[in-house]
Amino acid sequence: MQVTGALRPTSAPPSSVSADGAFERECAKFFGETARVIGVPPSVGQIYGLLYASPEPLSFTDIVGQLNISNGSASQGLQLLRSLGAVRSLEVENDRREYFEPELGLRRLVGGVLRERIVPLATAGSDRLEGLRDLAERSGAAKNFHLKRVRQLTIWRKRLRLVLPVLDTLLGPKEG
Amino acid sequence: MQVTGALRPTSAPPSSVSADGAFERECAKFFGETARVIGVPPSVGQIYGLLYASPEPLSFTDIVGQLNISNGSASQGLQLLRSLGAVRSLEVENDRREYFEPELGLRRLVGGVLRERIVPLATAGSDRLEGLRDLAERSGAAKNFHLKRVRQLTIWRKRLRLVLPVLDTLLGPKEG
DNA sequence: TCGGTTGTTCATTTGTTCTTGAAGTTTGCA
DNA sequence: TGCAAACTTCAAGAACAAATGAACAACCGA
Repeated sequence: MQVTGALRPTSAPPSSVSADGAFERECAKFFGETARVIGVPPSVGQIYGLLYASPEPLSFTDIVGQLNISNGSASQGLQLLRSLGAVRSLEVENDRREYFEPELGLRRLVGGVLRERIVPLATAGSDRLEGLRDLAERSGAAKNFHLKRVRQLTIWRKRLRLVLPVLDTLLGPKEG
Repeated sequence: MQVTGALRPTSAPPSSVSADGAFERECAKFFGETARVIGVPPSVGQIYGLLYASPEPLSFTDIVGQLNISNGSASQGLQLLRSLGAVRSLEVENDRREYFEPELGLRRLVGGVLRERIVPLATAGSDRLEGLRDLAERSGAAKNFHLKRVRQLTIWRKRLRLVLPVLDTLLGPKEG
């Protein structure tokens, strides 16, 4: 990817940032705290929040500097965000640094989390269910009851699977 | 609530349990591991799993004994499960002990988690958004951009709120 | 009213997850 | 070729969450 707009040098924060960067900081905090809910580390939420609040793409160094986090956190955090499809990276001509901007489509964001975190779990759970069914077959007096429970688990699974695609369309257009 | 069926004494496990209780243990483990996904402690998932696998309601002491967890864990875990509406407690005549059985309606289960965990969070986030809007108003050159982002956050929130009721109906009947 | 059973509370311990920071790799530039 | 900037990796420590167990309250039957 390629960006044409002038990017300010890392050492000089963009003039378009509010005088004291209060909005950026609060936004990072907000996403940082919200992150926990979907099971991602606070620092990762903060990175997304900072990018979300920034009119211009930010470099690795910008992020480390503005959030006061370690290089390690930033590196790993950005990796996770990439894997979730929550950030995009841009290349700038004659600049070795990688720049980042946030993915803004809610549908894509949620989709990324579902794909990376929920779906694998559902798959693993599937094998697990088979194991339970085997055990139920080997049960004594409770065999029928246990099999009934396994069948119900199967039904739950089906319903939950049904929900995912519906969620997807409910979250609006891929963009925005 | 009142149960009429004969409940075995705590000291003697029900004969209807499979010879070695393998199904019960695996079921507890399964729910214990799944619990993490929705943000509840493993021990709490295990309790639900054990109840789920048990043909008869279980007492506090049964649970502590079969799962090898401390009284404290069991007590707190059962409290959480009650608050989520994931277990019901039964009284037995001439028995001071409290007996527990699992809620089996997927819709109720999910509903409980949404109500106790997601909804409060959404409410708190609402105030948070107002704070962000104020900060955006005070921003300098980036004011318009920041206001745009706040508006988008508002839209996201609306969409997410829309999803909850739909989820509810998608999860089937209140029972089962 | 005494002693045992049922269950709760909470400070402490245990265990897990997150973050850090130092060491290392790659790239570009002088 | 050497040096500095831009990252990455990973072992170790800090921060956080969960489980324990001991002390306590409530109830019940003898």
